[in-house]
Amino acid sequence: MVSKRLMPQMPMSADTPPARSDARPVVTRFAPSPTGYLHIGGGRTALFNWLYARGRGGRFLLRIEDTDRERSTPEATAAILRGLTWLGLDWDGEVVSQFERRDRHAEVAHQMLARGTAYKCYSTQEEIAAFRTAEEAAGRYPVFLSPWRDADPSTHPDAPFSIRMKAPRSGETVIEDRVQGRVVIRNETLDDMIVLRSDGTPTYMLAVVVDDHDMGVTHVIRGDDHLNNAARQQMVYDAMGWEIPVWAHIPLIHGPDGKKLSKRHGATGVEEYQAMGYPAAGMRNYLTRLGWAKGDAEIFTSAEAMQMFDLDGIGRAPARLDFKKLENTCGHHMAMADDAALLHELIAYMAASGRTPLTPAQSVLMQKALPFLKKSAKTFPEFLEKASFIMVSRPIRADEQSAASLDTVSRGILKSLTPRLQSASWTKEALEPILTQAAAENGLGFGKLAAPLRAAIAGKSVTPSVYDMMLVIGQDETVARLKDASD
RNA sequence: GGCCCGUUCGUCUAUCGGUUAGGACACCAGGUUUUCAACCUGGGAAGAGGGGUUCGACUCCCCUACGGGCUGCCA
Repeated sequence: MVSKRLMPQMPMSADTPPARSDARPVVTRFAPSPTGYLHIGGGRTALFNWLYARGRGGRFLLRIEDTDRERSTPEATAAILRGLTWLGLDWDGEVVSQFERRDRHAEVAHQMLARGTAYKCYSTQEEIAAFRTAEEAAGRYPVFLSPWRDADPSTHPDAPFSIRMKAPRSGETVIEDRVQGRVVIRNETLDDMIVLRSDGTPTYMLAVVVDDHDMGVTHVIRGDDHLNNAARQQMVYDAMGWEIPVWAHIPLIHGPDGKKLSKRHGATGVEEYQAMGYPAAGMRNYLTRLGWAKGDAEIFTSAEAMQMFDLDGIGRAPARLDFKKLENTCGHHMAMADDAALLHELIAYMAASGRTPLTPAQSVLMQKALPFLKKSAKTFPEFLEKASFIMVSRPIRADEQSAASLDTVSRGILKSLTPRLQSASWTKEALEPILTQAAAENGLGFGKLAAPLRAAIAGKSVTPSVYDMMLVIGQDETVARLKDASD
């Protein structure tokens, strides 16, 4: 697994990402709304923003879009933060709450009013709803044109009003998108969107623009469900005379059947993947390659990804999730992982999945076993399965399949083996001749001897190499386990 | 309904007018082997359909089909 790296190794550590010198420092952001867990698609969007900023010495900001008070919850915010943290996507500065910036949003809405790029609209929600219903019934496309757009202020009633943006009625708005290319939207298909609700709270369309501007966001990398919104948001930038950021609208992730990823496809939340035991580094690699490519690069570290990542490599079509490839990618990362870091992540996984923590003694054995265990596991459950010879304690109960290999003949061989192991020096070089000889004496291939050894040492028929296990658990424990099995 | 976006092996993709259409995962066959995995070798596998443009189209244009998104005083 280790040898399969397709990218040339780049001499850098994850802590010192490459810094490219661009004219202005790059600022990206991830701006989820806290209405649930962190969706895997959101995780990928965050990852792209993170890679882009970090690869250019820029800043990656996090803003929670919690202006919808009905649906936003602190639990959801916490879940999103946990998800990002697990994925290893660290953000710069404080988490910004959009809701807390509502006064600033209202201020901008009133500035637009003063500039004449917005107006007070006294149409009630009932009137608008009635209009829509009527239009749809008549088979028309309901673009609500407020009668208050050009009304004389002296005719304004003393009633609640919303503030609507005075959008251009003709011409077209052009979005220069780094992923989608040049997208042209005819202005007549867009209505005068509300920027400030009649209760004085800002709408999303206004809030994003104001926040992105105030936070100095230079590159907006987000899902392409916002592509159409970009046109309206661009109007706000224009209305305020602000510089339009670089747009990059990335396609959404689909399920294996090509439909939008939803619950029925299985895991949609980042934390579910954590619970399934995928290592974060592998997850990052897989997600980076999902809908993005740089030549034939497949397996790479995050530092390498930062170096390579660019907006041009993002595909225009939605990509489907492929668990087999995810696993394979994770397997490479397990094998590549630093032992200490991997042990740390393993312990975190065990805690998160409610397993009994390692005892100090097990922890010591685990550290000895890590170098070979990590080479053959793709996920933490698989890793733990292979490490079960460490977790068991004597007397070891052989499972049904391995017990079958402990027949009378085999037990006899094990019995004859113990004195020899007892006096052996405990290295693979010394052990190898002893075991092969024991097999030969009984007219067996080593394979036939390995099975009862596995049963005795691990109680299973599928285990790591018998030598590896013996070296990890040590001489006394090995002998004791063999005795247990042969008595 | 309208508008916008998309469509290369089963999947992720490379190609940026001229390639035997390349790689990876998955799959199949063989090898190695101490079980699983890993590893090695080989194999099958693709330009949605139809029109153009061009000496030449996967690449450019149009139409159709299919998929997706938006069309809220949600984000």
